[in-house]
Amino acid sequence: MVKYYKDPLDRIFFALADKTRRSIVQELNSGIKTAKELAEPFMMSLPAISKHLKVLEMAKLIKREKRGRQHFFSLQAEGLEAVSNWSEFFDTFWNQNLDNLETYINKKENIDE
Amino acid sequence: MVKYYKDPLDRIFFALADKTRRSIVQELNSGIKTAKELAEPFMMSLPAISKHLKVLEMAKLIKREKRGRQHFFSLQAEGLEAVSNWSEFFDTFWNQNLDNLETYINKKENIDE
DNA sequence: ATTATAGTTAACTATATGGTTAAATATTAC
DNA sequence: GTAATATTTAACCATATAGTTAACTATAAT
Repeated sequence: MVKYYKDPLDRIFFALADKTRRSIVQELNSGIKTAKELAEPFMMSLPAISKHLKVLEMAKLIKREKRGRQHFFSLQAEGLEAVSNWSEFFDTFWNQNLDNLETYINKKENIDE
Repeated sequence: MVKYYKDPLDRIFFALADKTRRSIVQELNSGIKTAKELAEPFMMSLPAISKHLKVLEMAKLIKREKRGRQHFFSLQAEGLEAVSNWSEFFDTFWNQNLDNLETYINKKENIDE
C-alpha cells in the first residue's frame, strides 16, 4: 500500500489525486465520521474504503481514533498545512503576474492620458 | 500516459505527487526553460523527462511553446489556480480551529480574571 | 546533402494501484 | 458462549506508472 519510501508531499498529493479520497476529505470537513459512514455514499466495498482511509492517514490528511469496534476519522492539520505551504511559492508567481498586469495597465493609462 | 478520463483535479494532484515533476514546476517558477535545460539536473533519460513534461502539460500546470526544434516550457495559471481553489475549503477548517482556540483562550482568560 | 541537435514516440519491464471476495480480528449484544 | 457488527488483512486481478533503450521526426549547421 502506498510506497513506504515516498516523501511526505508525494504521499499528500498522491492521496489527493483520487476523487474518492478527495470526497472523503471534504466529507470530514463537516465533522468526525466512522469508516462505515464514510463508505456509505460510495458504490464500493468496505475494504476498498478501508484502503483509501489508510492512504489518507499515511499522508497525515486525516487521523484515526479507535473507540470500541469503531474507527473515527477526522481531518488532520499536518497534511493540509503541507499542501498550503508548498503551494505558497505560487503566490510569488501570481503576484508577479499581477504586478506585471498592473505595470502594464498603469503604463497604458499614462499613454492614454 | 496518464488516464485520459481522469478529472482535472486528479491530473493536477497526480502530476504533483512526483518529486521530479514538483522540481520541474519549481524550476519553472524562475522562468521559461527548454526540455533539455529542465532535464539537466536529473539523473534520468530525456524520454523520462519528456513524459513528465507531458504529464504536467496535461494537468495544465505548465504550457509548451515550440520554437524551431526546441520546446519552451513555462508555468500555466490554470492548474495552479485549481489547486488553490480546491484547498480553499480548508481555510474554513483552519479558521474554525482558530476560532475554537480563541474561544477557548477567551473563556480561560475570563475564568482567570 | 550530411551530420548534429532537440525532442518525441514505441516497445518493453518491473512495480504500484484500485478494486474484488474471502477470511481474520475485535468488540458488543443477547 | 454464540451471534452480530465494525473494520482490517490477505490473496488475487487488471490496469497504470516510471523508467529503460532504440528508432523516429524535425530543425539547424557545415
